[in-house]
Amino acid sequence: MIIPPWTASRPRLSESPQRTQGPGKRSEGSTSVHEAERLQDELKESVVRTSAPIEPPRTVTGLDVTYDTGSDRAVAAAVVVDVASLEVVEVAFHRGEATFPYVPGLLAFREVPLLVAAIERLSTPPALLVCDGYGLAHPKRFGLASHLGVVLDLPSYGVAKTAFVGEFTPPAEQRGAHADLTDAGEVIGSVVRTQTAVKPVFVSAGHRIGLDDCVSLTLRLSGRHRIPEPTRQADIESRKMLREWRSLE
DNA sequence: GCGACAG
DNA sequence: ATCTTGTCGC
Repeated sequence: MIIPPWTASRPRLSESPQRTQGPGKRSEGSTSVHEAERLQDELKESVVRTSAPIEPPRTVTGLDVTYDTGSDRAVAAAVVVDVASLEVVEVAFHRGEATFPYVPGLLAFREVPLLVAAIERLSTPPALLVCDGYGLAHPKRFGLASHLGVVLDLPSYGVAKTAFVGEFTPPAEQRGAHADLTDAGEVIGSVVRTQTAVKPVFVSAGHRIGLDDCVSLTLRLSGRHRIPEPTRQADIESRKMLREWRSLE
């Protein structure tokens, strides 16, 4: 298994930026956010963008992280789902502590370490990763899904619940309808209606997968819920595990 | 300068 | 993300 290259320079929580100051606006002294941005610029060069269709995977791995209130304790879950039946095949967890604060645009530095640890505990190697967040639809075109895909060199994409970057015209109300998410003149993702008359989700490619495949997979994986089963189950499982962890302490 | 800002 | 009750609807 690959060792994430940035683990050697984990920023300290004591250097967390305050709500009122954005990344890069802090006075000299700490370099955590700047360091992360530098690593981000370096890693993004490795993203593979493509429009070539992939062979439909038999299973996909959904990922999510649940945080403890107040502290930075967290549980990451990796859930393998069978694409044909939407049944959960395997679940793996990692209980740990987030070592980087939440900073818009730098979510990967907070969640990737936890997610990688959970993925490493799976008995079967993932074929495709589905993340809770964005991939190319990111200010630097390198969101969580892209970052994780590059670090593990696996195909990946993201499904976010709310808007972050880009513009779009709301897709039709029918399930399956979708509209381009554009920014600076390029299509960076798709706003997808996974259920009729339900708020759409934001889909974007992460690494080694085309947007069209991401959209069709998202629809195939969304049984009767807004959120596709892999990440939905990862959310449920990580919450459940955090509850258990709390109860026995 | 001001507001917005994945999870 | 998380803090929170009830409530409307399939």
